[in-house]
Order: sequence, then C-alpha cells, then structure tokens
Amino acid sequence: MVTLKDISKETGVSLTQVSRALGGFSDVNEQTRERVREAAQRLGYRPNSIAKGLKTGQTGFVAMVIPSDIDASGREIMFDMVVGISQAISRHGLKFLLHVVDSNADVTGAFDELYYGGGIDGFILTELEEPDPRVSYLKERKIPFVVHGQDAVAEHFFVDLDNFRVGEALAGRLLDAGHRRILFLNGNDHRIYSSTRTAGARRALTDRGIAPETIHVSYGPMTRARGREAAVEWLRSDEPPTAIIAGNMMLARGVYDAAAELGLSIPSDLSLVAHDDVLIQYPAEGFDPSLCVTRSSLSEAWSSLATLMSRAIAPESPEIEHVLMRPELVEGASVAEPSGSASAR
Amino acid sequence: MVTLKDISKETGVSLTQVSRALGGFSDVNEQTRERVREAAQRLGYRPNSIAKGLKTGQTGFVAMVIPSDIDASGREIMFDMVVGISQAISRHGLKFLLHVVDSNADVTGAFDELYYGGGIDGFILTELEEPDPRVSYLKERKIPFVVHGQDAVAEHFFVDLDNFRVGEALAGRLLDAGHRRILFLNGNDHRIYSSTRTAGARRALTDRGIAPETIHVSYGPMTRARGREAAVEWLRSDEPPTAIIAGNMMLARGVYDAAAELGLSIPSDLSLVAHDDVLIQYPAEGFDPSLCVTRSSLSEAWSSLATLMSRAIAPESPEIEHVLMRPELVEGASVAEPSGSASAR
DNA sequence: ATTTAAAACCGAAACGTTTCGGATAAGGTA
DNA sequence: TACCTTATCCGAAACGTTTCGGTTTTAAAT
Repeated sequence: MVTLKDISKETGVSLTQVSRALGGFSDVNEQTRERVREAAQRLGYRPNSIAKGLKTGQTGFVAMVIPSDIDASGREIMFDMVVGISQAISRHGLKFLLHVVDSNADVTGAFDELYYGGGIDGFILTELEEPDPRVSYLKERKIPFVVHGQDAVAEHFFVDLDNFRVGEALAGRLLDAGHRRILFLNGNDHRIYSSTRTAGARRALTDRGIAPETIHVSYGPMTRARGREAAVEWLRSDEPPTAIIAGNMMLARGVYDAAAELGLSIPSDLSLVAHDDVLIQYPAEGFDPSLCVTRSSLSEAWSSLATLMSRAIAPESPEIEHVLMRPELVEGASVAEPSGSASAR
Repeated sequence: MVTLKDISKETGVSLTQVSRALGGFSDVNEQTRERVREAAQRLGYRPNSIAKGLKTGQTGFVAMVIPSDIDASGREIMFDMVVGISQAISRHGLKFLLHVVDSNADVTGAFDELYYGGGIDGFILTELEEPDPRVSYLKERKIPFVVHGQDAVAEHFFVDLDNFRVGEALAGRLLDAGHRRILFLNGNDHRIYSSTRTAGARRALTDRGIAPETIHVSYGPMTRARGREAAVEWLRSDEPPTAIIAGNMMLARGVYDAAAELGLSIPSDLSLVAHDDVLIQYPAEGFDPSLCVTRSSLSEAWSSLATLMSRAIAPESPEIEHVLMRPELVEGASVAEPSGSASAR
C-alpha cells in the first residue's frame, strides 16, 4: 500500500506538505505540488479513506436501513430505488451501504450501531409514514439524514416530487376535458404522498367550482393487479367512471388490462391519465394508445438526494434544504371527451 | 463518543488492559474484566470500527459491485438477492456495501477504488459467466472474494446450488414416471448453472439408457412471460411434450398460465416439475395442483456465503472453501404418467 | 530466604491521515 | 542595519484502536 510517507520519501518533500499539496492548499509551491502529484500518480497512491475517516470523523459512507419484510408493493420498485440511489451516491464520491434488518423494530437500533460504531456519516430515509418514528429518533440525536417521500414542509433535509401538483394536474386535465365521474386510483392511505395527491385533486375541483364527489379516491397498493381489479369493479358498477387517474404506471397497466377485458377502448370509452416516475421497468412507451402523464424522473430525484446528503453530513451543521421536483405534463392519446356528453352538460 | 480511554479513566484500569478485557484475552483477571464490561455498558461504549480498521486493516465492509444496466430477467430476483445477502452479511457482523457502476466495464475499476482506497475487505460476485473477467482480475491482485453461482470446481471461494443434481433429479423424476417427450425450460445459455443443469439432465438419460433427444432443452430468460410463451409454442407443435421441466418458479407460473390458456389440465394432460429457490415473491404454495420441485433455499445459500466471506477476508490467507447446496426433492401433485401410454411402451 | 513460574498488568509504538503552531528564507521597507 | 511581509515549508500531535515487549505481583517450589 502506497502512503503519503512513501511519496514524502520519494520526493524529499515533508509528509505535511505532501498532504497539503494533494489536498489543494494554497501554501504550497506549484512546482512542488506538481512533483508530488507526479510521484503520487507514478506510485499508484490512493488515499486511505479509513485513516482519513479516523482523523476527520468523515468516512463518506451513507446508509439506508430497510427491514427485510417489506410488503410486495414496496418490493416492486424497491430495487430500482436502491440502484438509483446507490448510483447517485457513488457519483458524489460517497459510498452507499444497504443494511437490512429483520424487522421494523430493529431499524433505530441499526442507526445507533452504524452511526456511533460503524463509521457511517448519515442516513437515507424513504417511504415515510406520518408520523415516522425514524425521523424523531435521528433528529433527537442530531444524526444527519435526508428523506425521500416527504412533501410536507418539515425541519429536515428532504427531496420529493411535488405531489400536490401531480394530483392537481391530472385531475385538472380530466376535468377540463369534460369528465365528471372520475376514479382516482391512489397509493396506500397512510403514505404522505397519497394524501397530498388527493389534496391536489381536491384543489383542481374547488378551483373549477365542481362538486367534491366528482372524483372518487380509492387507496391501495400501486400494483398492476390492483389496477385491473379496482378498474373492473368500478367500471362494472351502476355509475361507471368516464375517466381514471392512475397513481403510477403499474396501476395504469392494470387499467389497460381491465379495459381490454371489458372490451372498452381507450380513449373513446374510457379516458386515462397517470403519473410516470420514468422507471426502467415500466416505460411510458409501452402503452397503446400513448398515455397522458405527469412525468418526473425518479433518477433526477436521486441525484438531488445525493447532493443534499453531501451537504447534510458536512461538519459545520448546515442550513436545512428542500427540493420539490416539479412534474411535467406530457400529452398523450389516452384522453378524450366523455362519450355521453357531446360537449354539452 | 465514548472511547477505551474513557473506560480506562472510569475504572482505573490501563488502556491496554481495557482493550484486552473487552477483546476476550486470557491474561486479564475475571474480576477486572467484569468491572470493565460494566463500565463499558454503563457509559454506552461502542467500539470504533474505523479506528480498529486502521490498525488491523480489517473494516468489516464487504461490497457487491453491479452495473446499473442489468437485464430485465436479472432485475426480477436481484432485489431478493441483494436483501438476502445484505441480511446474511449483517448477521455475521460484517457490513454490506452495494456499489452501482454505470456499465460492466467500470466494475474492475470500482474493485480497485474500493479495495485500495475505500477500506473494503472483500467482494461478493454473483451471476458468473464463463470465463468471467472479474474473477481473474481479483485473483491476480489477491483481493478476497466469494462467488455465488459457480458450481464448476475452481480455485476460489464459492457457494452454489448443486445444479447438476437439480437437472438430474428433475429429469429423473419425469423419466421414471414414464415421460419420453420432455421440454426443459432452462436459463440463459451463457450462464454456468444452465449448462450444468443440462448436463445433469443428460446424465439422468444415460443412466437409464434413454435417447438424448427425449429431452429438448430451451435456453432463455427465466421469466413468467417466457414460460408462458415457450410452453404455448411447444404444446401447440406437432409432437407436444408430455412433461415440462421449469428452471424456476417464475417459469413454472408461466407454464401454468399456458396450460390454462390451452385448456390443458395438470397433471393429467401435462406433467410439470420445477426448481424452487424459496423466494418470498414466488412461493411454492401458490400453485394448484401443488408443484413437484427440487427445493433449496437461497437464503441458506446467502448464509453460507457470509460464512465463507468472513473466512476469506481473514488476515492469514486461508484455505479455499466450497459449499455445494444439495437440493431436496419435494413431491407434489403436478406429475402423473403420460396420458397416451397406459404404463406400457 | 531465595528462586521460579504463572498471572495480571501496562507503556509506548503503530496504522495513515489531517492540522496546529510555528520555522525558514527571500524580498521589501524604514 | 534592523524590521516586517509574504511565500513556503515542516515537526509533532492527534483521531481510537491493537499489540509488542516488557514489568510487577502473587503464589508455589526449593
């Protein structure tokens, strides 16, 4: 292993100056710095992050703690999430640690273990619930953390999609097309984003002076199977919806399945809008007719997350920051006027 | 942060002895050890693994490097794998680092980066190909690693399912039931386990003196969709198989789908056997009629993997070890004699 | 009383880095 | 000449742990 000492011997420059040269300090002669750089390169020096970590208290390790018993709906996108986060973290020069604990109850214990004993600088929290015990735990101990999936204003670092706008835009698009019986297939009801999206949809209604019961919100897992089942159930009811809002692309898939099953064609018999997280596994291109969506790439969110994280773990506890990703409305061929109403009401 | 020094001051025992007491050395009085333990407990001492790592060169970090562009069939089980491995690693007192790189080409660079600069003790390799450049790279540099998915005898640590037995047992089961037209839905053909399973099936044939073409092997991704499609295609052919071997539970699902689609009933029209990795997402219980499988829990494999890893990263480079998990044959109601042959030939 | 062996203990160095508090030399100013 | 700046350099301490090479204490053996 090549160390600073080796470079010092090689160049005749003192250990201190070698460190400072490589560290980019101003009180080192540019000529010296170049000699040091050259030697470092030639000898194949790699800074030992463990030693650095011991001295500075910063190792560059960032961890995510998840229980092994995640529910099925979580698993479906969890891998994409983990990969995306890990990649974004690496790009910021940090290292990503995935720590799996047996159950939800062990999560906070793992925080202690990893932070105080394991050289972990900070944590990433996702899929927040309300209230979430992890947040208060970390806050009390002043352990740095960044949250994804928290769009209510809060006193900690977070990045999230602007879910209010998502609900508002999707509902608004259908209302403006003339729909007055809408089914909103939303996420699980204890998730913050679900209620925020509902609130956005409500705002779309009140802004237009339309009755609240125009949109019926159904909460549940965001899977293809549920999309199909729920859509079939409601489309077969006495007063079937003329349009559906799907919370993500998997639900949208299920709705397409249901439409095919019931012989309904999109958009003439049923309009559909959805939110698109731009997941690799569920591309928007796969839909025929093309789907009208609010779009916001999750991978951009991961990138912001990593940026926030590198700020959050800075030594002098820094200003808390938020990032709210703004969704983009992408038109598609999945929306038409409701069939019954010839543009009249 | 509570350190050994604090405990030393608190108890009046020297720093050295505190370290040795907690480290379980024999040359410390049991009474002293107890006093030290009590103080450590009371003060909330947690050993600093970074400092320990600096001194011993062992940090307890174990990494898995994966490219972000994994193919779809890989993704399906990848999350289960990652979670299982991470959990097993944690249980062995090690820490699991998931490092995602942009492409396959960057993998070896990440090895260097993490091993020489990042305080990573060793690596986990999965989904080996033949030959795999990662293996030779790590071997040349004497960087510790453990492989999952390598059942050919080799000069490095590995754990894997005994895929030869899997192929042999599944094929044998169908042959003994009298089937003589068998379709084997195997994995991708450049994966080692696929060819090993094929070899096992061939052995089952030769042992019984049956012609090689009795079993037709089809290679491809191990997904439900492919299971359905391939099964439909072959069942509709001129000489449809009377039995199918599915490489995993997802393929088996697809075959059930195909049977339902074609109005065939299992086992009277079609027999089916499969291999069951005991994945949470694809439980064996979900099949009706119950499926006859070779079973070997992947989570047990992860546990062995973690054990091997802790040996592999030991300071005095240790004896190379292998673990071959033996599959268990579990009977089910999915196999019967072929309908045409009234037990005669 | 003296020697010996075993048990229990401890100081100091080391791992590779950062950083504090000066030190040195050159050049400019009074 | 003496003094001050500025640029450049460096020794030594520190982070928390392990471990080498001893020393002291105790008890048993002669």
